[in-house]
Amino acid sequence: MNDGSSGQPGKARLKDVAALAGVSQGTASNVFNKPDLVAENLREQVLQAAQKLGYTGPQPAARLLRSGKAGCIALLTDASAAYLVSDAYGQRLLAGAAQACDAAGLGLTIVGQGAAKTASGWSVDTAIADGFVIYCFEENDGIFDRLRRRGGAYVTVDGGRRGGLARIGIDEEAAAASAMAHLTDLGHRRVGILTLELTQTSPPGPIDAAQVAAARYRTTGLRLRGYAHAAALAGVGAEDCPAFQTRNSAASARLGVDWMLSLPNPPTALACMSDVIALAAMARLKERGLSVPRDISVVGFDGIAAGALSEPALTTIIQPAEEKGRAAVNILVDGRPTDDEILPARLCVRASTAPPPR
Amino acid sequence: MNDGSSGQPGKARLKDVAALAGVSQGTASNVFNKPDLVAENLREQVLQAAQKLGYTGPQPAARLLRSGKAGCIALLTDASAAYLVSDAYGQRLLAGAAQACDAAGLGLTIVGQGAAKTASGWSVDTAIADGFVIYCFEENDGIFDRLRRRGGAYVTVDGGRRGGLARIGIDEEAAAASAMAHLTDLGHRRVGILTLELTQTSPPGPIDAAQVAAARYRTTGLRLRGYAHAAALAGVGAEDCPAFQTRNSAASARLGVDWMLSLPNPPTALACMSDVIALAAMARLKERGLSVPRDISVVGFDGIAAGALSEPALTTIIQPAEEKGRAAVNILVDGRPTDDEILPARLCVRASTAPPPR
DNA sequence: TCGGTGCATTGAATCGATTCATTCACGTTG
DNA sequence: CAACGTGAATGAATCGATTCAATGCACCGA
Repeated sequence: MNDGSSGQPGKARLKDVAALAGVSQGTASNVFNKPDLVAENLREQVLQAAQKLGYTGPQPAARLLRSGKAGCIALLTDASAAYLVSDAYGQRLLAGAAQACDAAGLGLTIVGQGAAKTASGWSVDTAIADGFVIYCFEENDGIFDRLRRRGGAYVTVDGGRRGGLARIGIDEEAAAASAMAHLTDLGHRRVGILTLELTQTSPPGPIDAAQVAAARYRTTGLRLRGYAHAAALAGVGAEDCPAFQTRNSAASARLGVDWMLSLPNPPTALACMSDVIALAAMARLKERGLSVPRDISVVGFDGIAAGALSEPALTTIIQPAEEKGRAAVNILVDGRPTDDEILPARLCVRASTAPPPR
Repeated sequence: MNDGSSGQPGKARLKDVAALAGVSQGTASNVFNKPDLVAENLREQVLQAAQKLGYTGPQPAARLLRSGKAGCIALLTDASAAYLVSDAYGQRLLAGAAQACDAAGLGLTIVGQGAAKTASGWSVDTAIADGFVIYCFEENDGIFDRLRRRGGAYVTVDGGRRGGLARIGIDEEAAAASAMAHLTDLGHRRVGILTLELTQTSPPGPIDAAQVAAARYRTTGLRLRGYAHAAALAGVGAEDCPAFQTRNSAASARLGVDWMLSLPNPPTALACMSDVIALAAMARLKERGLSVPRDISVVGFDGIAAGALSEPALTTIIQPAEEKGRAAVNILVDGRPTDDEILPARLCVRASTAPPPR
């Protein structure tokens, strides 16, 4: 029905273009994909035919089926996409990934795990992408098997290595240890720990050693070990490091602060597993009439921009979040498996830490 | 080669599953897509066969070709993806869109226009998505035609309506006018304007009336008109509203402030077209030894979170950025064209504005 | 008992391009 | 002059599912 110049737009197929140009479909395809394989005059002819028919180029879906190139990288998280976009650390990660995608001419698809729950849900199995960046999945999440079976290339950020092209991260344990060591060096002997989630579903609240041992989020477990190790080295026992699990939200951080302060012998310092937690904790501390760092010290983790601007400025572990995103995408673009990339993180001492009150 | 339980993973196709289960391919397809159309026992049989073969579900690419459902929404911007992710307003927009996508079980693909420049670049023509959210394109960008030809559903955010399902925005002109009116109500007679880009490529610097008239970014032009209109209403002429074009970056905002202060008769207030600009301007003003709002008032635009936390807290126009993102995605998901959605924006008076020094 | 009704299942056509083994034409070289 | 090599163009097979008209079957009421 669409032969010749029937004029209805949006309906022309490569076949029609080829016919109008008087060449084979294969040649027409080459014009759009490998132009240098086609003689100039023919190429021109095909392009003109395309123009006349209003053909804008190969349809992505069909091209994808045959060639397998989707033209985008997917970032999978077990949180929701909205969380990733709203969280300061997630934003940095995303910014780095976006930058690398821009450079490579690729799109960046964000997929929240929450999506998978919908009936027609989008997930690892249905996502269309040339490669996957997996961010923050529980250690033994089935996603890795599914990804492998599906045949997708993937890279893990801040997670364990389970197959895949590479694992990008920092030395979590050492980084956490340096935060704790900074505190004990200042003389603190009781350090409250405001930790991130141990598993995907655990609720906010105080946690004990058994729960710590059963942590399923890799980074959380490692950092906890780092804290404990450095504390022990300074002669500070686990009983002097009460821990409270937050959800990386201001609300749960406030809960944590209140709990710490309600202890018979409250800590003189707080080690927080994210800057978001640390900032919220400082705000709560101020509300409760405490002065940071005079009455109580606070150290964060991540190095988000807001931490440098807060009052007092936050002492924290600065980690190269943008670089992680960039590295992950670049490895995927390259396609070759590499060694794990352990990026540098460092303690940045600002104004929120000081010796304990005597 | 893959008949029976040959065991090699990742290679099973629906056809194989159907064969092993002893049903037609059509039925097997239904098991995965419309399970209630298939009798329980058959369904079970197919599922088991799939399991045995390590079949994880229909391959997205093939499904897409036939059904046309990609399972994701694309957010197109003429800036880079990295910019969108890093900009405070962009983040809010993204957060809203992500939330709606989460709820609908869809992925969210961010596509920066920069990508199109690469040879194998991803762009409107090659993007795979069920719908497109177009954010911030110059008025007569060719993208709309291409999108229409390609047959994609799209919605415009903060842009003009050029086809598409809907246009989401605020009354830019009225919003800007209310910011300016607030300033003139306080008694300001000279108001510097720190504007966003007028076109995609224009450099930072002072601008004149001719350039303003030639603005190609719709929101910029409209807001400029709003400012001018409100100023005129208060008897403040264009000659008393020097304008400087920034790039929505701290660096260019500082340039703008310096230029304003170098004027023979510097303004007593600054109307900034984004909170990012306003915050950077306030910082620069402080560096130059000026006190806000005592020496000079500053009003922003957008209502990002940092504006409420700054010192002094920023007077600004709060616009429902998250809501815009959500609405855009929801309309796309719905698929029905609707009227334009003009969302409410309102002036929020905080501490950065005061009467001019006498 | 028989025609009719409704629902589950089948099977082939189809989506729109890419790919690759072949064919073809046209100099070049021995 | 024939054989050969080279590079461009062809055309059919293929990617892997979805869709839908046609079919078969069982059950119901008359």
